[in-house]
Amino acid sequence: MDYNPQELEADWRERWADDGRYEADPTTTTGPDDSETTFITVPYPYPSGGMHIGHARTYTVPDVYARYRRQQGDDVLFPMAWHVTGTPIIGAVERLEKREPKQLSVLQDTYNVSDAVLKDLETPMGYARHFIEEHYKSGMQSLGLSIDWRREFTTNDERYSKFITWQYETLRERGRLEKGLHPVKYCTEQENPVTTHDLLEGEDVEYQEYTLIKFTQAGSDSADSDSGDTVIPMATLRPETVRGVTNAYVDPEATYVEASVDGETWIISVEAAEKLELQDHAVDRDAAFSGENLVGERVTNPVTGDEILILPAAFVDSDSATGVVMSVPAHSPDDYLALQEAKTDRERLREFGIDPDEVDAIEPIAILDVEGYGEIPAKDAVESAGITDSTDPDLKAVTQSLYNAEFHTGRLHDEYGEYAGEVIEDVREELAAAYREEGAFGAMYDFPEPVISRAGGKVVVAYQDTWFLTYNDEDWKQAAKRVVETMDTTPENTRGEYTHTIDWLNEWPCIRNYGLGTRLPWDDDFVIEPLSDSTIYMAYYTIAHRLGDVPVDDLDRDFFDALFYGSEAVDGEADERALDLRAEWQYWYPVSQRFSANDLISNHLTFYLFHHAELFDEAEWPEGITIMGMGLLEGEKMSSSKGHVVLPGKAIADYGADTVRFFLLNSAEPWQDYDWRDEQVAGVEKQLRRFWNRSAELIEAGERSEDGGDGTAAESDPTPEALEHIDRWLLSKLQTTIETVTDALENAETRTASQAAFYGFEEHLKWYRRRTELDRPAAQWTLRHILETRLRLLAPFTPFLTNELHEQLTGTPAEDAPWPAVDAERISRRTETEERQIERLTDDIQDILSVTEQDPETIRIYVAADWKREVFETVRDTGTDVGQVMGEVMQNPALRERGNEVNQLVQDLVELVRGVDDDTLDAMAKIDERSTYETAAAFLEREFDATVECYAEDDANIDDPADRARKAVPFRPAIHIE
RNA sequence: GCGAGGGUGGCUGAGCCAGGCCAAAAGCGGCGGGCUUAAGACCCGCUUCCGUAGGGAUCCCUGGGUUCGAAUCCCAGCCCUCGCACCA
Repeated sequence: MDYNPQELEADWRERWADDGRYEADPTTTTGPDDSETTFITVPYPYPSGGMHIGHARTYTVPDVYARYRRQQGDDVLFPMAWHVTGTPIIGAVERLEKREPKQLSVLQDTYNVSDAVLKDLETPMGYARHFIEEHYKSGMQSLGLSIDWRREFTTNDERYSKFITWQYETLRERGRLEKGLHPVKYCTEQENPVTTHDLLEGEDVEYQEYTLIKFTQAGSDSADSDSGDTVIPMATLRPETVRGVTNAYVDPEATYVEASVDGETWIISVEAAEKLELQDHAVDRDAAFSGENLVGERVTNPVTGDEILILPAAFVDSDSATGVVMSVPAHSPDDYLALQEAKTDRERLREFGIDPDEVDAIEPIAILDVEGYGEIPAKDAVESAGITDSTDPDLKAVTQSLYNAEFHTGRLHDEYGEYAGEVIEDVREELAAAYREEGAFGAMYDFPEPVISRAGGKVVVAYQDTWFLTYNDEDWKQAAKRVVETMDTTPENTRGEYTHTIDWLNEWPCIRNYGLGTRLPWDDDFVIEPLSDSTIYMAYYTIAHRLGDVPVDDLDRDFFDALFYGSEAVDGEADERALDLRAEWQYWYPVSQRFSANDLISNHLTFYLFHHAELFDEAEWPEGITIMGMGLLEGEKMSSSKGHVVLPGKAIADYGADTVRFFLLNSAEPWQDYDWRDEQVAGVEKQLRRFWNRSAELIEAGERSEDGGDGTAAESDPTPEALEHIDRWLLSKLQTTIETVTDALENAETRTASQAAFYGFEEHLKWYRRRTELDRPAAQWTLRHILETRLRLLAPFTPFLTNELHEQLTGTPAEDAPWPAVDAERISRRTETEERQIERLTDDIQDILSVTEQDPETIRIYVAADWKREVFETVRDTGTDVGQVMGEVMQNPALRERGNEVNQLVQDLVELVRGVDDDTLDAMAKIDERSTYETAAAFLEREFDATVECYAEDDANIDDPADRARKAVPFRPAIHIE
């Protein structure tokens, strides 16, 4: 019976499919009773590419839990579906249609898509379908995941859309949706919003909200405007530096325009005018002119009232924010250097008609104090870094550390009034908002770096009408927090992350201009985005397999209201079909455990809590979330674009699904990161093969003895007398193993559980094999009993081989056998403690032999005398205070005579007792050391190939040639070897 | 910066929450031995240093502290990893 995982696993997969083994239906009609049902979910995969081994664990961990709960007797529902909402799949298809080399390489090299099927991938759903069928679903089935496949769906299905439609109509009605303007990335070429995938350049660049400081040009001479002074807005990310502005810069070569912006007259770059227009400002462009015209002009600081000069500078980018830059030389190393450079180039200033002496007189104005820098921080920073000109490559880092220091520790000077002495970090926003309020400041969005779309157009920030989920509603936040309070979070320390996210979450734009998915019910120009159409779909699983019977058009508001809220929630007669499905929903809901990834806490998982809090009663709220860590491959991040992935199909072909599963579950706890290393996986395969071989041998031996009719009733319990000490020891260990594994699985600790059931117990067996004759009928019975139990304990992890072996051993697959229960009768602390003594004795003898390098003939063991045992009892009663014990012991005249000897013994015993727990101490008190060692004598003789003699220290006929016996201490026998 | 996690023997990685059976699990690697015609598989032992008697010394990022006792608790420091959004 050789171990052939591929063959064996194929058989079981077929059997499961034929039997519909994991199709879960309500087994009672008594309504919801959560103690009997376990509903397990995991985020549905996004099939924009194939599945790799990193994904495999995400789905295997919940499978283990599902299998475990099933053996515990629960009705377990573990469903799966496919998330296709949004643009990633569409983007992937577009890149394929363009035959982009990178995309082709991912498809053909990483995911082995043949040329013949490549054309099937040219529609979004064709593309998705390929990866669903050929990768995800087949991968999950190969792994042996116990999924109810009848419930499968995609988020682009029309019935699913009806469900999402119901969800969003309900949310809108409940006031959780609001319409508003929101900045988006916008391609000026296509005149359309774009997503990250549409970008050619600047994919990682985030837009910034700049503060515009509205400097004014007094007595404007170009003024045919009647709206007061002309505004020259200067953009900054550090609005608090407004009091440190000494001058401004424009690019003399660039084109600027005078324009009416929301009724005011502004001078800005021509690019800025376009951007402001897209950001919902009423912009009416007037005269365009060269930047040169602005040079030498004076503008007034709206906060201080000071007049400053506009200087020419080539470094000004007219396509960045307003195209006019304010200079804060005291706090910006760039500005500081630029000012120095401007001062030296007197000739150039004259060319622009500026008096060089006036520029020379400009001095930095410090507006804050920051630790670690001098009075003029920027000056200090560049000088101590030895930077003298603006092209120095170190400048960036110097600037960054100064900005950081100022932001987190800089305190504003007295001129700032109510903000004086405050740290920038705490007041920046408040200060900017206050000035904005009084009209001194404005705002605009822009990118700090160029962003280009794949269409080749410049990407800017535009305002767009959008719908938000109002996660900032205080009452909604409170409700979400109540969900967190009532739910189990695994590991427990993630609980704070949910509440933190809830606090921090703002309104969330939940629609996009295009993509797969559900249209916004009241405006089909928009589609509901992926993170927003995946918040309560777990409820959909409970009915998905039966919804096909209901015509799509019948799935209206009332239908789902009746389904989720009951017949009283609808006017008139509730739909019978909906009420029927309602029973199914109530049977399974709520979700018992959702397994998910760490990084989804900050969006998906918290949304999941918000939506459940809003839409469902407390009884239907999530009961638990378990967070999972990341997978590495040979120490590095997996990446399908680099081909640095292992596909489950390949791994299973190489090692078998049981090995793949066992590795994934055993190498780390679910929430920890794990590392797929080929060498390690091969090691697991070896271990499983060994386990199989040993088990098969044991099973075959059992069959032989039954056939042979030698009188051994292999399956009935042996009489208590037939079991030897060592058998009872192993059976006792089995009980603690059952306990450990069960406790661990309750907390989804797959590593602890599998470690204990497999490797941990192998260690005990190793000792057992060494200690005893395995041919004894009692030993055979013990081994078979233990095998049966271990197969059940391991069934969630390696279902294929355990089912097979368990069926051969007992006639039933392991998964159909109940989860092992601890047999309290078989737990013996005393037996374990006795065996521990034998192990120690063996180790001690071994130690002596390795130091003395002798070949032993006789080993003599001397157990401590009765009076020493008395002292031990005294320590046990009195406690571990040496003085107190001595006081007690010295009451006894016989012991008092022994003086120093007793003193030393007490010290030793106090040490010994301190090192053990109370249970062990109680067990020790019951042990008869001498008989314990005597039962092990035969073993020790075999082990060391020597005669073993056992004496008590105070035996009358003791043989003690080397005068060792007196060294004996309770639980530490003296030894003599010769 | 904010939030989270972590630094353990050649490597991977337990232990730390509930201090003492911890020179510190297990796997991998290495060394020696057994079995074998041989290789593989399997089995046993060793794998910080010293030691011809079960012992001793040093050790869990660094430095302090609490304690009879610290890998484990407390304080300070150094270093590393991950997430920080409108993207799935």
